[in-house]
Amino acid sequence: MDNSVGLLFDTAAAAICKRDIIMAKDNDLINGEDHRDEKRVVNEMNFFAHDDSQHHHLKASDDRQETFRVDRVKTESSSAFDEHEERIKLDINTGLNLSTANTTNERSRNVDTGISSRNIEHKKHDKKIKLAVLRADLNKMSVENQRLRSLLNQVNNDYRALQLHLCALTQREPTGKLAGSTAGREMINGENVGVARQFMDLGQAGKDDHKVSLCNSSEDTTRFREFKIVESMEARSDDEIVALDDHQMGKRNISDRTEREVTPDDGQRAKKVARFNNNNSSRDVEQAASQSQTTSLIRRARVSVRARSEASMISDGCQWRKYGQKMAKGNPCPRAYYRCTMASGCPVRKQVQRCSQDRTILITTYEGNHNHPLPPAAMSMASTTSAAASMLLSGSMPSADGLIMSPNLLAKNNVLPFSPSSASLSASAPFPTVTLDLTHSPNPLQFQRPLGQFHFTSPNNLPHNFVPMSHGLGPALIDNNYQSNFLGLLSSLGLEHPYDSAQNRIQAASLISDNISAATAAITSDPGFTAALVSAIASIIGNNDHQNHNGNNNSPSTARNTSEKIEQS
DNA sequence: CGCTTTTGACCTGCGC
DNA sequence: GCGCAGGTCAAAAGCG
Repeated sequence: MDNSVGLLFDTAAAAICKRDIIMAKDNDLINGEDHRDEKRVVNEMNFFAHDDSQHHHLKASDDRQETFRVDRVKTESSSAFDEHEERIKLDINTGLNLSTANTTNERSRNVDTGISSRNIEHKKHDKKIKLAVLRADLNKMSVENQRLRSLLNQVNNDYRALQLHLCALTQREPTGKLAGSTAGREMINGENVGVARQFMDLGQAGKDDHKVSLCNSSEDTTRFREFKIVESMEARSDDEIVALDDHQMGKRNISDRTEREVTPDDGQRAKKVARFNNNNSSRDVEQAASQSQTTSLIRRARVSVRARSEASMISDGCQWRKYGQKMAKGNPCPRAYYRCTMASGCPVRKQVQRCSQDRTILITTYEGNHNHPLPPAAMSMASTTSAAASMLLSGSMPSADGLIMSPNLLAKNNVLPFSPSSASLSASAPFPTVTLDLTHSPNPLQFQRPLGQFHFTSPNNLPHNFVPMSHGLGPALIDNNYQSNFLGLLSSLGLEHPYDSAQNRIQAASLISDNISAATAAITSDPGFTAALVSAIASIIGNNDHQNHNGNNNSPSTARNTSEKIEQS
């Protein structure tokens, strides 16, 4: 029992926190002795003692007394240490601005008010710093996010281009030839490439003629022309093909021109002819012919912008040189032809003509892709026209019946605040044309209102009249960067089909496949192109009234002269 | 002098 | 094959 009591006391003494309990017991057992420690220990011992052996008891009591003293010292020092630690902790907590309400209260007990207020100030300052750091981090993240997003867009575009290219290559295989004829609308990874196949097949069929002519007679001028085409194509990369100067473009474009095109520097050319005779398969020739057709078609896809303007031209940021003017049938106003002069050999051209019904409306038709860097002012318009041309030619617009005919799609993808509007068909249009009508906006600069109309114009009245652009347009030849965006733009703006008859509408609508819708919906959500479009339209309209002053297209006198002529006519 | 515009001629595609 | 319309060329003229 004694031992057990001793052990109990050892345990109690070792437990520093029990000191108060023991002290309470001391008070109960005190017998007037001065040595409280001793008394306490003895009394405690008495309190617990049920044994008669006093000596042993006392001895044990001495041991415990000593032990307890040590323990008490330990307890006191420990308590002091705790207190000290707590203060340190308080200070540290304050410094890190991590103190809780409890610690604040505790500190208010232990620390004077001066220190407290200083800490609060310190805390506030730290908060501000932390906030600034977080903001900086957030900004950094945003920038990084944007960068990644643009990277992703680029990768997507590249992927799309490669996909189409692969499709084109596959199509040239004999098996693909057969397959493509039946598989009008197929999906590759969710994208509609059926149309591309479709028109590639048609191109293929047309190209057989080239093959025949090339293989039959070595002295045939037609064949020579074809080799000329091949030569031109061979000498240039795909990108450069777009950049061919107009003269060359024209020559290749018009394949039936004969003697005038066959320039007499034929030494190298003869070699090339021979080389092609010896080495090249019909596939190579076919490919070259296809590319030449493609190149010519690039220029044939057009984007038409209708805008109200008193000036002779809308300012689009590019430099243009007038190279011709013609009276067009059915329009008393002459049509002016301009070519881009910002870089030598830029294939971009535009036609400017006033509307015969409303002469305040200026119709500007763009054709081709720039082969040079553009100033910011010209970027938007160029992007738009380039995208439209690319889309038309690449088959992303699944023949005229695809996007145009999809009212549901339009409604669904009405992302931009433009309202769908009526569409019209121009049967006289010789080339696939997209028309952006900016003449119906009450206040064109307020884009929250219905702004424009988009019209698609096919060469003739039927969807299959997009066949001319189906001669194997290689994706490498086109600028795909804006292609998808423009696709989304068109649907966002609200396209309607240009066909007049309800029967055609129904027929066309039936040809819209779900994959197109899906692809378009995905594309429509691209905010980058939305911004580009807004910028483009703003640049068009915003400069309309000022172009004679700040436009770099023509001299004021020229503009004046042209306007006068137009007015006279 | 160099650049741009004008303008008649030429070429091509298409329809008849 | 012919005529028409659209598009382009290139020499001449204009302009700064």
